[in-house]
Amino acid sequence: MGQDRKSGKGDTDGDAVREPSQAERTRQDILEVATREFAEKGYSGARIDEIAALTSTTKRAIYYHYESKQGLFIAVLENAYRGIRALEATLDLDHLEPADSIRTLAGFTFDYQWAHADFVRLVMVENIHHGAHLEAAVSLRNVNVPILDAVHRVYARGVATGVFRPGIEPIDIHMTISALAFFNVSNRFTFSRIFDHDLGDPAIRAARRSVVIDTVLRFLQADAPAAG
Amino acid sequence: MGQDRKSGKGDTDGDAVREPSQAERTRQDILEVATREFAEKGYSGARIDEIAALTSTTKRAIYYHYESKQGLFIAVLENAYRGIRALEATLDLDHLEPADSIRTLAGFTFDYQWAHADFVRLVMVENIHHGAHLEAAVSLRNVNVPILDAVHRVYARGVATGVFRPGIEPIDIHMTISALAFFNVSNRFTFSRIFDHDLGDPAIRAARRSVVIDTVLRFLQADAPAAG
DNA sequence: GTCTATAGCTCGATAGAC
DNA sequence: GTCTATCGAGCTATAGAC
Repeated sequence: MGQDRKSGKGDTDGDAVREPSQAERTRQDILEVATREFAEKGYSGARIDEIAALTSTTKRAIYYHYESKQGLFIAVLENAYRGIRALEATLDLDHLEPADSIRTLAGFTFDYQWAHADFVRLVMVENIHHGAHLEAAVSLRNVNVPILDAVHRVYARGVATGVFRPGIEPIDIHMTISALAFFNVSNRFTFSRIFDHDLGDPAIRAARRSVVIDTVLRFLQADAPAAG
Repeated sequence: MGQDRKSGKGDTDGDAVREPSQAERTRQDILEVATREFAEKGYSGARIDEIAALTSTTKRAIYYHYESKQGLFIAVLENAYRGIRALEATLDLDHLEPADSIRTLAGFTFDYQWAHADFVRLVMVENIHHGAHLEAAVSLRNVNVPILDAVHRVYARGVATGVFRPGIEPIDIHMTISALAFFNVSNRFTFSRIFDHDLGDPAIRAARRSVVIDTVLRFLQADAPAAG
């Protein structure tokens, strides 16, 4: 039952974007289900059996394709990082007014992380485990560095035109944006419950979004010359 | 072996600060070990056997005193929140210049969260589990609300004297401080590894500390009147 | 100390494409 | 016949519970 493959070939086709092979579709299916499972339950709480049950394949296939629970988690993590960095790369921050670029980047980061809570939660899970799995994902440095370059270019333009104050490290800009966007998702449940302030509420989130953008801009803005 | 209790009584003594009973010491011992275990391995990764082995008691005693793994985790969480709020309460923010109060609070939060990574990690673990355990810890609202009041008073003083701009919600001030302090601990491993920028390095941490304080202050500061 | 359930993982075998 | 992708069943260790 269920022999829905198209052609038996399609293995080492070096040219155009071909239809994914059955194996590729299986791997993708596993990856998506595993992303949800790990993000929901954490690394130790995630169950390979549960992942298998929600897939169109079996547990045996998961071990065949990803070797181990660790191997699967690493693949999930890599995939998640690639997701945000790929979208960031489409932002075209170089052709906007510097302050608008920062507004765009901070707003995008805030929205993306909210919409992709799985990404945020996977990063939390990985940090709980001291970043041990990321060690095996060497390629990720190249995936993540471009965002620093982009921030650097925007910041340099802003300093040149006098709208940004000098002396700030690009990594501090990126970290501030990330921290403010991350917290809304990472601490959503504890914060909402403790302060009776639902971070999931659209109105509250919209207000927070402007505060975050505002905070980042004020951090960068050149001080107005004193009157008098 | 090991019958080091002082007296067989000491159970319901309602007056002064007495020496803790043997039972209290056992509970405290378990709590400390469990805090480390849950913070290190996450909720599902934590092993009651492991906690028992590092305690001076047995697994049986843990279930006697805390009923279940969940019960133990809730006790650990409550204890951790109480820790930071109790220290915050000693800051005496009402008698400093408003900007200095904010500097003190932001600096304290940054330092405390770094020094008590266990607290940060427990909060992460609880959020991974959608804040489910916090529901059982009703008393925590009263523990956490005072910090909002304190921020409100400082902010109001600052607006009155003209150093802070009006229109900001105290919860946004607290959230911004928390987010910026939290991130350094919560994302320490992924961030350090991905950007080759060790957040554990004392020099890097000190620099980040000033950036965080600076960011919070600039968020609050009244705009300088334009020259001209 | 002992029970029961279940975790991660492995083995043997299979069906179809070359 | 070999290589790839897959499956059902079962192994060993250890979890939480009492």
